[in-house]
Amino acid sequence: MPKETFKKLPEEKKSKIIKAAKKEFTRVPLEEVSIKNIVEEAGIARGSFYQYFESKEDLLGYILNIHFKEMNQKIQEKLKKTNGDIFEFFISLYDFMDERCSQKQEMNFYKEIFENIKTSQDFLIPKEIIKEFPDKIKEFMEKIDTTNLRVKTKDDIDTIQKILFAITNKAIVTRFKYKSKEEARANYLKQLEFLKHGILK
Amino acid sequence: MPKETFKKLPEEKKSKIIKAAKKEFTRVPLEEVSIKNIVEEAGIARGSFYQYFESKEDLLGYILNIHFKEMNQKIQEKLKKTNGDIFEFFISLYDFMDERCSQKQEMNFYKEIFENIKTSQDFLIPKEIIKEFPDKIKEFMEKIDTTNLRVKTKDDIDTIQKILFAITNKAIVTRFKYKSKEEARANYLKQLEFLKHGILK
DNA sequence: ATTGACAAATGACATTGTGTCATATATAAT
DNA sequence: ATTATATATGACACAATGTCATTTGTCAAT
Repeated sequence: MPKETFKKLPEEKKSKIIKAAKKEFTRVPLEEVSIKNIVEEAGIARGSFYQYFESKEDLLGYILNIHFKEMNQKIQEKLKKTNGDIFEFFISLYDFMDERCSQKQEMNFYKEIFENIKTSQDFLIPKEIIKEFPDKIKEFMEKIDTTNLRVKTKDDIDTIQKILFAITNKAIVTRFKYKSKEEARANYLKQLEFLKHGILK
Repeated sequence: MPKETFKKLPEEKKSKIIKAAKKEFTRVPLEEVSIKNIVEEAGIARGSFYQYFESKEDLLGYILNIHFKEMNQKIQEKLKKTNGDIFEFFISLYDFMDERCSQKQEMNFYKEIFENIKTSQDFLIPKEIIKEFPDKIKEFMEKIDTTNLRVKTKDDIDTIQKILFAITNKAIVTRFKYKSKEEARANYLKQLEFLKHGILK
């Protein structure tokens, strides 16, 4: 979480810093990100950075939050519309991320972020960065309609959820390796078809 | 690849370095690994490290290679025994990794390595580190028996392969988050059952 | 308008780790 | 014994980090 000092800053200065930061986050993975580069690009003093943020992770968390805070709401809407269809839910997750991340100016930023997502994370955005998300997911899952799913126990839903997250995360992360948005999406949907009806004859 | 100088070293010295390196790789993720710590722990001069290895990635690659060079062979054997059953293939991949990585002394080392595997990687071990692996996988895939799979085109097999890698990778990476080896494996197998027969009724 | 108290900005500083390289030492070859 | 070659070493220059004492700015109270 950025410090109070940063929040109080005039918009212009804030966006100058964010812009510089995005440039640097786009350049290299998080661990190689240089605070020196950011402050130089933004034209602020080294010490100022530490008045505003705890660390570069803190700064990244702030930037990602700006982009994703409305996701919860949009997805919840979608879930209502689709009467708890778990596949539609994941597709809207995919579509939301795709739309967000493939805007011209943001693309390379997210490409770099996604390139470095870890398999051990439950969802794309690290827990430490977006804290509310895991709870929201739990909520969503409780609203899932199980009537046409092959589930017997609560544990089955859990297993299905894991599968769908693994596949969806991977699909989003590899989104930019495809030639086109359409090709990537088609590939994701094809995978979902196999999940729906099984790989075996 | 380690340099010739390292290969010529007496076994004792080599293993002292490897031991020190493992300790450091166990402590923190790759990007935070300090060569300084390794050379101090191993009791060699800073300059010597660079006589032996290009970089810390080079060193890590060497260590992982020691552990995985026999994987190809074992899995190929298994594939023959199971007449190209794709599920058995992935299960043996899982079992091999599990067996390798849950040996008492190695566990924490792999726990740290797995924690930092990236979703964008095709398989657990980065291409840059184990170069031969992707080709081997391709070979294996060509031997897969498709008679009882719901595939029409070559592209279908590709999709199935992607799904199984995504699920298997995730299962291996999260292996250590489970209470027991058995629980983790049961969970993986349960996921595979859903993949076989589909999530929908 | 002046003061004073608090907030924000600054860049020099100590610290830490990096990779290199000239020199020293060991080993082998003649 | 001498020369050539390979290996080991740690001092060094460099780069980036996070801190902190000091300066500068802001604004409410008088």
